[in-house]
Formats: sequence, structure tokens, C-alpha cells
Amino acid sequence: MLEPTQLDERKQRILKAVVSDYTLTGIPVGSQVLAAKYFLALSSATIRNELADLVGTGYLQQPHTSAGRIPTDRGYRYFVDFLMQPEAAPPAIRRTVKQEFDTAPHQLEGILEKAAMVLAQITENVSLVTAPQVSEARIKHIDLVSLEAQSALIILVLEGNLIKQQIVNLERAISQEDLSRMAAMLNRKLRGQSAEELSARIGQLGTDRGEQRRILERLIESIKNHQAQGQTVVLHDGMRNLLRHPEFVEVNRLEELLELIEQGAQLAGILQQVAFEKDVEIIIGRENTSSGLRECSLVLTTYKMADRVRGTVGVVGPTRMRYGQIVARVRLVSQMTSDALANLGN
Amino acid sequence: MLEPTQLDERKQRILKAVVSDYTLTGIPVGSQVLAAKYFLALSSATIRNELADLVGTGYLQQPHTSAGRIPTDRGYRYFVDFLMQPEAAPPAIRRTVKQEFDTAPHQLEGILEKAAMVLAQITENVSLVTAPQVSEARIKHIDLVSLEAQSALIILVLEGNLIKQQIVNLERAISQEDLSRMAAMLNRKLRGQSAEELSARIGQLGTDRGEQRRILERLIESIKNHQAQGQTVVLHDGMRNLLRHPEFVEVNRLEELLELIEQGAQLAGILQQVAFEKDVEIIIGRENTSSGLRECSLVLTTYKMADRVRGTVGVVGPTRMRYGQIVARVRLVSQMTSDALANLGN
DNA sequence: TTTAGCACTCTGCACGGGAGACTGCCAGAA
DNA sequence: TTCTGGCAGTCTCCCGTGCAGAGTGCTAAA
Repeated sequence: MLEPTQLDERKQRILKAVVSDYTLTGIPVGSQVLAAKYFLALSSATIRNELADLVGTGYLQQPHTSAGRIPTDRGYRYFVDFLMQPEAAPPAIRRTVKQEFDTAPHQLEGILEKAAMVLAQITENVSLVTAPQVSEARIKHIDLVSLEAQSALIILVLEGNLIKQQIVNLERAISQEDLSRMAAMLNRKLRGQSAEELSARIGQLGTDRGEQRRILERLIESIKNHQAQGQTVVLHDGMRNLLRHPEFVEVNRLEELLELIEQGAQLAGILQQVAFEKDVEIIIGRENTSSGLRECSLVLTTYKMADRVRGTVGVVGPTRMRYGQIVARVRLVSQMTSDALANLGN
Repeated sequence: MLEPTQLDERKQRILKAVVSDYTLTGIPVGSQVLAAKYFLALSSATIRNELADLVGTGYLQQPHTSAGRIPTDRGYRYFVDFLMQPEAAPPAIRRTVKQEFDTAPHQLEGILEKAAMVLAQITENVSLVTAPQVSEARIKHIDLVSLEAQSALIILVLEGNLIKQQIVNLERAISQEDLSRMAAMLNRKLRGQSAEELSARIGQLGTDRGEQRRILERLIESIKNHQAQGQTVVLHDGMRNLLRHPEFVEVNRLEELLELIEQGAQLAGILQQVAFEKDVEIIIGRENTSSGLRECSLVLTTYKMADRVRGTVGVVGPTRMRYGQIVARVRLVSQMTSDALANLGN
């Protein structure tokens, strides 16, 4: 990997200035601008030499001969790893966020939707939020509802008051009374466990309880299916914000991107594969495996519930984004989300 | 209102040809094209005279002096009311739709999501689907789950296996056993009623059951709140399709439109106000009250559950759309949605 | 009432030239 | 050795021009 020592201090300052200026203005940055705005002690000629070096080593590029410089993906990466400093969100923003979370419903999905909405708003980009894995969530309550035609509805109340439902077909019609009794029994035995743990536990119900056992098997099976289909839900908001960015005036790229976001399945895969070594993970431009994201960056972090990491919150936008600002705001929303989920209790 | 007799038969045929050709090609239609493609018996000069009349009466317009004609909103309205004939969806499309609905989950929200997805796909526009009013839906099952800190979770299973939840604060902690007993009682008394009917029924529980009554009041209240906030959910899909239409290369309009769709609240209002006199309602261009839709058309119809109209399905797209085709496809999806919901039983 | 012909208008596109921005390089200064 | 001023070169962007093409409206004749 890159070492910060690869660039001397002056080159670092110049790279930082180019990234900062370009992310703000969207205009390629020339040596004169740099000299005037950032390096009063140096002449533009000196800066030109440094810029040429930075182009040579792949941190900057030139759209055309007589244009200023813009960062390459590598340049952004260096900036993000070694030069960037998060810009704490201003009080007004913090206040808005707090207000929004205060009015969120006391329930997992509502909170995540709120998180997506707020994050899109304060970053002016597209927000992404993954819902937790169902199989890892503890079961709070099980209910069985009799439907006509020999089938029943299984209702699972999970941590965060998340509700999952599934229809099971039974061999014979079972009355609501019997189902309620069964549900009461299941509640006594299974409360507080996760669906994953359920699989192990299933033998302990005894062989004589054929019907219960079958229902339980269906239940576990359905939860696993949910998982296997890669059905991780990815909430998103703020697509409209994409249109504001000049990099998307060409509509072709945008279409691919919108499709990726609307369909969600591929995104879910990407978000789950992210290795969270640091608190905030940033994926820049061509570092993305997906072609639709080749000119985009992702800024991602996680949120927690009951002290365990449960899902991802983050932002997609053009590679030219104000990383320092966005990182701070993504972190803020992640924190508020975790707090809101903690207030749900268990 | 307009009478079909306002236009003689030849003008009708010309208007129809202009609308058809323009919706297909997107190119303003000139007199020569019309003569060559549609009116072999007439010269272009004759058609020019007719076109000039149609411009004079407001059915057509000219983008500029030396361009062909395009329909005005009024022209589209006339076309839709008197000239259009629905184009039955081809077997391949019908098959896709059927397959998608066959794989939909047995549950209201899943079916509506499927409807939105399919409709977006087969119309290549943005689909809209409203969820039913909660207050009108019959209650299948009520469950109460004890949470820590003197609160409980009310779970309502409604028609279509739609689940609604709400947290209530209690004066004192109540054990899960007591809550379950209470739930069993509520189930016996309230099953099969709608939330609206519940309000009337509340007195019959007797004054002695203070705690139950309070829970019930909260429950009704929460359902009403749901309603009052105009919280009608509007599902949508296919935003990416908008980018394909040449009318949206100018990104300004698009942004307003995307915002309208993503936020949903205003749309919900529009969709609920639609008076369904015919089976399919079409709103064209400036007939829309909302400024974001001034250059869009809506093609809307309803779906049913248990023989009652419960929600709206439809499409938003540019005014230049193939109305005949879209109407047939919206109808198809509406029908399939109603069928799928019927299979859920009650 | 329809048609042929014609002059007219407007768009779209290609071309060209000039202004502006920025560079790279070189020679001289620190 | 490092920095700087100067200068020629290059490329984009913008604007004006001119031309081809499409389509019209009008007029006069069939």
C-alpha cells in the first residue's frame, strides 16, 4: 500500500489543495489559482513543476493540455488516507438530524428510513442503509394466526420490533385456539434466541410434537430462504440529488447507476462485502467492482444494536465529493441511528 | 366538455395519425410524412390546410415555424377520449407478468411491490401503487407483546396479511401472560371488523375493563393517526426509465419530478383525489395541479380486494407516451394484482 | 375543394477565428 | 541546487457565418 512518505510535505500540501479546491468548485485547478489561493510564498512556475510530478506519479491528471489538474482515484485515495480531516457538522445540521430522529417511530424500519432520509438530505447525495440480517436477530415473540385453507401465518417479532411474517401450509386445518397454545409454548422455549440458534434447538422439542416441529422447521427454513436469496433490503433516498451534480449531465452513466440503486440486490452484495477495518470505509471510483459505480465513491460505516454491528449506512455520490464533510455526516447519522435503536430496548 | 363532433372525420384521422406518429418517433410530424405514411389519397398541401386548422383550434402546436406539428394537451385529451384504441399486451408480456405474480409472496405488500416492479418494466415508465387505507381493512388478528419499561407492542394482522404495529405506553408493567389473555379476548370480540368500526364498538367492552379499554383506545388512535398524517404509502419503481425519454435530457424538470416521486406525500394526495368514473383515468400535462407534473401524464386505475376498490395502480411518464399500449398494460397489472390479492383469502 | 408550385422561415451543423487559460521549457537569479 | 519570470505552444470555449434541409403558408390553377 501507499506510504505517506512517498510524497514530500510540499507535494502533500499541493495535492490537498487541489483536491479541496476541485471538490468545492468542480473546475480543474491551475497553477495560478493554487499560487494565489493557497501558496502565497511560491510562484506558479514552481507549483507547475510539482504538479507535473504529481501527474507523473499518478495522483493527478489533466483533462486536456491547457486545463488545470484534477485528482485521479489514486489522488483521492491518498487524500482520504493521509490528508483529509473530517469537518464536524455545523450545529444547524446536528439540530435537524436530532429533530428528525426524535420524531422517528419506535421501530427498526422506521428508524432506518429516517436515517436514509436525513443522510440524503444533509449530504446532498444518495443515501444507502442496509437492514440487519434477520437470522442474527433475537426473537422477542412468536405468534401463529390461523388462515383459511389449512395454512397459518407465522409472525416473528425480532429485536428492534422488527416484524417478519411467513405463511406455512399445514397438513390439516388447525384451530386458532390450538395455534395460540402452540405459540405460547414456542414463546416459552424460544424467546431470546436468534434464528440461527433455533436450528440447533429444534431437536429439543421432542419427537412427539410432530406438528409443532414441522411448523418450527418451516419457520427456520423460511428465515433461511430469506437470507439465501440475498434478500438484504437496501433502503435508499435522495436520487434527485444526483441530478444536481454536473458529472451527471450526461444521462447515460446515470441510468446505469439508478438501476443499480433501484434494484438493490447487487448493492446489497457490495455493502456486505465491505471490510470494516476503520470506522468509515471509503471506496473510490474504479476501486468499485461494479461498472455502474466506476465514477462514484461510497462512504460507508456501520450502525449497532445491542452493541453488535448490524448494518451499513452510507452515501453514494460522484468521486468529486467533499469527503471530509461527508465522512463526518455519515458518522453522525450512524451514531444517531445506533442511539435510536438502543432506545428501543430489547 | 369536448364533443367528438367538434372535429370532422378527416380531422380526426389526421389528429390520430399525428398523435400516433409523434408518440412513436418523438419527431414533430410534417405534412409530407402524413401524406406518405397515412393519407395516400391526399396531397401534402391539403393536409397542411387541415393541420393549420388543428393548430388554430388548439389541438396541435408547432415548436417553431419550419417544424412539423405535435399534439397539445388538448390534442392528447381528444385522442385519449375519442380516438385511442387499447393495444392488447402481446403474449410474451402477459407471460412475464404472470410469472412475476406467481412468484410474489402471499402477502399484500409483497404483491404491491411486485405490481410496481412489473408495471415499471412493461411500460418503461415510472409506476405508482398506493397501499390500501388501513382504517378500512378488516382485522384478522390482534396480538400484544410485552416490552420492557411499561410498554407493549400492538400487532394488527389485517386483510391481505398486512401487518401494522404500534407501541403503547402503559401505566404499569403488564406480564406477557396477562397481555396474551387480553389479546385472546380482543380477538374474540373484534375479529372481522375494520378499524373504523372499532371506534363505534369501543363502548361495548364495558367500563370495568379499564386497562383493555385504554389499550384499545390507543390502538384506534394510532390507526387514525396513521391516516391523518396522510401516511398513505406510495410505492414506485422505474425512475431509471425516465432518463430514456428525450424530453428529460434537460435535467431541471427531472429533478422536480424525482423529488415529487421520492417524497410521495403530495403524490398520495393526487392519487387519492382521482375520481374513477371510467375504469382507467388519464391525466394529461397541465391538467395536473402539481407543477412537477406539468409535462407528464398519469395513467391510473384501481385494484380490488374482497370486491372493494382498495388502491390505485398506474404510471407516470412524459405526455408523449403510447397511451393505447400503456392503458392496456396498466389494466393488465391491475387485474393481476386484484387476482393475486383474492388468492390471499380473508 | 384540392393540388402544384414557390418563396420564406427556422433549425441544425460545420467551419473558422479569436479570446482565454494553462502548460512546459528555458535561461537567469537566489 | 532550487526557484522564478518569460514566452511560445496548445487546447477549449464561444461566437458569428453560411449552407443544407425540412416544413410551412400562400397563391393560382385544376
